[in-house]
Amino acid sequence: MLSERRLEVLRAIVQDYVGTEEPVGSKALTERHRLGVSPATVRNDMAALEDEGFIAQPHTSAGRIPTDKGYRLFVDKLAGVKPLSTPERRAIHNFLDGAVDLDDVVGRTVRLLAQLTRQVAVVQYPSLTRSTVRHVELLSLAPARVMLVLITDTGRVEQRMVDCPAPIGETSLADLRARLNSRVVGRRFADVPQLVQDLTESFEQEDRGTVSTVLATLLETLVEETEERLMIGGTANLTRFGHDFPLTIRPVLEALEEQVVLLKLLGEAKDSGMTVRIGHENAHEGLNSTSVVAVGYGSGDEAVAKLGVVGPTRMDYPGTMGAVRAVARYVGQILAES
Amino acid sequence: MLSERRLEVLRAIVQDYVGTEEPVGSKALTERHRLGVSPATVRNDMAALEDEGFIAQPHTSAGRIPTDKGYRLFVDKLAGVKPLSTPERRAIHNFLDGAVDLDDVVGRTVRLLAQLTRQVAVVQYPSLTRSTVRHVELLSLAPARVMLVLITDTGRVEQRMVDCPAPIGETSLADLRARLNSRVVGRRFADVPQLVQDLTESFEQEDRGTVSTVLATLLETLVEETEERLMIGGTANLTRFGHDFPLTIRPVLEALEEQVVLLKLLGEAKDSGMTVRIGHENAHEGLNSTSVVAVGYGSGDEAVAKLGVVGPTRMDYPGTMGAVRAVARYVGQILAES
DNA sequence: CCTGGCACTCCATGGTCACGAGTGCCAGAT
DNA sequence: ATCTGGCACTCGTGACCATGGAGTGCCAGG
Repeated sequence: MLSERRLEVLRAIVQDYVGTEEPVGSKALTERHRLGVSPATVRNDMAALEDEGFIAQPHTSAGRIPTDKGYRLFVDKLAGVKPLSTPERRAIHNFLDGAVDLDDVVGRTVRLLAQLTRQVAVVQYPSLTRSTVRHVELLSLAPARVMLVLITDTGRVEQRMVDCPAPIGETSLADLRARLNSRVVGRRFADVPQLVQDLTESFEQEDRGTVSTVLATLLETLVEETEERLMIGGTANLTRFGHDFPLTIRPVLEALEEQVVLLKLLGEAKDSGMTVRIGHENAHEGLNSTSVVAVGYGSGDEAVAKLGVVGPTRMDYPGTMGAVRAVARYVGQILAES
Repeated sequence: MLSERRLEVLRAIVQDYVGTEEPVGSKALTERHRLGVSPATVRNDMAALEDEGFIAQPHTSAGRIPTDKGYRLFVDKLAGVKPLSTPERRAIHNFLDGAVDLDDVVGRTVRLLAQLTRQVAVVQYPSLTRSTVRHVELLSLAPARVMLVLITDTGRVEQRMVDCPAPIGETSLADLRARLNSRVVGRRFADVPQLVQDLTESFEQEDRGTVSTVLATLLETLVEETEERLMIGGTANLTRFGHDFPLTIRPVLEALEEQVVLLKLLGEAKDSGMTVRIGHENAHEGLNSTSVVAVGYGSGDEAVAKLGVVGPTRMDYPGTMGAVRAVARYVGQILAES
């Protein structure tokens, strides 16, 4: 096992490297941190840390930089979550309080998180399957054309046009609307399929075609929109990665454009608590030199979606984790209120 | 005025530079283009073009590159709009035909355009003010809580929660819904304010507070959402800008993150026909080394929104313009059908 | 008005060299 | 057993310089 001081050396290396972006040597370390030992001793410790794979040197005779494994140890054992400062906390409140609808909440959250962490922010829209139904509305727009509107408890609204096989009267439509709502309101979207499966049969023969078409569209919407939507922002922060990174930024931007990749990324995060994935721990190749800090958020106890940031492995983990957690909590509150 | 051949030389310079990204010299020009004259002659022409400000040399004794003014002349006089190839055309249809709702249409359009032009694509959502009202729906979610849903002829849906000062009965709500719809359906959103202004008075005293709150929210929504939404994609293509551009890419990414900037950018484009803004013609500083190709699209004759691409001034103008125009036309068709 | 030739400019490339930061190791001190 | 100071060594960085080649402007002649 590593001695106390060696851990301290690792912590110092991570902190310095995160600050300076340059490999850190033994002498510089002893100067900036009160380790109480000489550079030579630190060198021995560094050699040990390197043997264990926590740090590496880019070239012989250069300083050391932390490896993914080193960051992992740092995050797990050495670093706490830095609480936000009061001004930052206030900024979150001010910024999020003005939101008018769900799109706006998500949009503001993304910008806020990007600004706070100075990294790329990713926010997932509240999932349909984990939300509950607040209301289902059916609007007759034309004789044989119905618009289906789904409203969730998190404020999300989905709508879909339905072309009916036959015209349907206002009365029947109102009937369908009422029955549908009485069955599903307050229930989770995931349960809707079972709840409506035998609904068609209770209608007159002439309306059954239309009813079943509407229901089919409803179920289809549930499936399609399970493939979640998300919003990203702060990509300009990628340019801070370092002056040498035109090559590194490319695959990251590409990965960020693929919603599928991002959704998988967030999906891999634990439902509760914070998840940090460092460098090669990310399955996607383009993100091998980035870390992802993600956390679930929700209007109640349960997470309805996730949000997080993507940044260089060399990031300020305590600060980033603090910001992500604080934002997630407050967004949860906002959703609960609306 | 410039002689015919000098224009030809300019065209050749633009084409070569767009292809190679390197300053083009007189010798290379005569080799790649059948100009029928010697390098020396071309040099004279180039000197003339430089005097007029159409081309410039990065350093003495290097080849020439077109200036913004040069590109302008090229676009206005020398270049046509390159029609798309049949496979490209088919790709557009295949890609856009599967869209299920407006979000999906816009999302697909952005990706398509980015892929086709290999540049950054920007697509504005159909504007509320220029669309017409298809339906206004009021849903009573709780005794004193109403959800307002606006549906446009372009498939756009906006919803907003309204907290009412007093509970309102289903009958009154149905009444309001009916009167509201009879006044505004088929009308342009821009005209809605006048159309509803005296509506409150026709209600019973007890409901007036609620009615006027609902109407106020409706008008507020119109105002807020006039500030249009848009979607961008293909930012990864920015990395193709050239290997030296980590400095140039930064302000562009920043500009792209500011919706306001982009909206202004698209707003400056003409309503009909294609608009090309080259380099410094763009007001925003971060976009001084980019060109914007934008065009309006709509479900009918009239543009309801705009879309375009942002790329380096050194772009393939004919091809880009062709792609932008083709995509805009087809999106218009899709919207008209839905 | 075009062309070939010529002298000139200047960027890009690549090699050499000195510098300095950093290392590993060892012998001696604690 | 552990820390420390010293020392030789490695290598990347930046400065400096020479070379080559692409491109230019200009001029005299067709």
